Amino acid sequence: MASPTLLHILHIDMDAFFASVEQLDNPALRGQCVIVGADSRRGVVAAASYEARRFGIHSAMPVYQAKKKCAQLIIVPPRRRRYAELSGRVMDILGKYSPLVEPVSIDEAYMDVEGCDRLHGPPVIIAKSIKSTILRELGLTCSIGVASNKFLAKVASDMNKPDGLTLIEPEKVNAFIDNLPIAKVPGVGPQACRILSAMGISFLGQVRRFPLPLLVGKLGRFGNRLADLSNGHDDSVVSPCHDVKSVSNETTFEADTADRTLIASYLLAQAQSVASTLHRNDVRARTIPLKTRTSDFQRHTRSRTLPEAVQDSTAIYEAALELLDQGGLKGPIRLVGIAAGNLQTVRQPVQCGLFPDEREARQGKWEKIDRVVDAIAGRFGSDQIARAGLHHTDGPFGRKKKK
DNA sequence: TCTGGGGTCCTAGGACCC
DNA sequence: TCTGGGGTCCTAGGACCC
Repeated sequence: MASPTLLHILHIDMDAFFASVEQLDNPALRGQCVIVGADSRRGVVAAASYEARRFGIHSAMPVYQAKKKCAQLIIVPPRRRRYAELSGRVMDILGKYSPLVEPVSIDEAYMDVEGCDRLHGPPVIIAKSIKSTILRELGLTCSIGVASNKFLAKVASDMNKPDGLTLIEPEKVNAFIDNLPIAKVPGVGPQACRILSAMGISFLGQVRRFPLPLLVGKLGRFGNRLADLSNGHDDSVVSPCHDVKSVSNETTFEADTADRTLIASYLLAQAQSVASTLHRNDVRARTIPLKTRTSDFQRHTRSRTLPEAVQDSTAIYEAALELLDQGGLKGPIRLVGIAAGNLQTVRQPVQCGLFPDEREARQGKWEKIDRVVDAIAGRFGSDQIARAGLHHTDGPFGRKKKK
């Protein structure tokens, strides 16, 4: 009947991850108001230390606003490689307790510890052990939620941050849901929140009183999901593997621009970055979306699906440039970005023409050049090598280095 | 001095095919 | 001799998450 381990799902959430890593690596930052983010005109906070949060600073806040809130604020530029390295070590630790670990982002993961009792003890003991191992081996704290499904575990992990451990026992689920503010429900953002509050809903428990057709009418398919959650139901499983579905690279300019040459130089750098990521993941892309953001902050996308999947930076760049020109620049833009979607593994057969025509030969050539560029960038740094097209502009590789 | 960058999933309309 | 109806692909945009 009932599963032997009712509370078998864990959600592990690193506390203020990027900021904590900076404080770990630089003791002078400990106890200080630290944010990680670009200290540029348009930078935003990627992570804020708990000391900084006391000043009302939070992630996604513009850096200039954060500065206004806290005079002694220390701004540290992000070191993504370092965060990825530590994230990998966290995931390795989790993997020692259960094979069912699902990383959901660089600082978050779900685990299913069903059947792991004999080796590691019951879920709460596992959670405690994970916390102490991460602290001992890495010097970082995390918060863990333990519950009967992913939704409850996720919300639980957020309840007692930082360094929290929260259980939701089955008999307490209903009370927990009754008191859970609707805005705390994963998937409920500002838009859904507006709709729900117009219906008089402030807590998840109130959703139970609404007929399903009404919810679906207001929220679409998400109405079904929300009704399930309001009853504490979530049957989604912890799945360790998932394929990457898209890859992208985008840049916000320091100042809005309508300079096609400048924009094109960014596109070339972005195409190289996207191509390099595709290669690392052993995938090719058939669809290339170009994203722009106009001065009024409106986002626009135009995309093109190619007759065959590509991986080389030149093909990506040319597709992006065509999309840029096809729409025409109607005014200055603040952001440009390239994505690559509709991905296929390189092992999937590529649609080949009857004859290896010029284009295919050319594509092969550019892929080889991309590999060489990647290798040199990997060894000597990405500022050591770039396409000639990037140099005669004020583009990303053309900027003068600070002394 | 408004609002990053990297993703996921959903929706809706049009084209096209059988 | 007005308007079928699914299924799939493509495109654009929106909401949301960390």
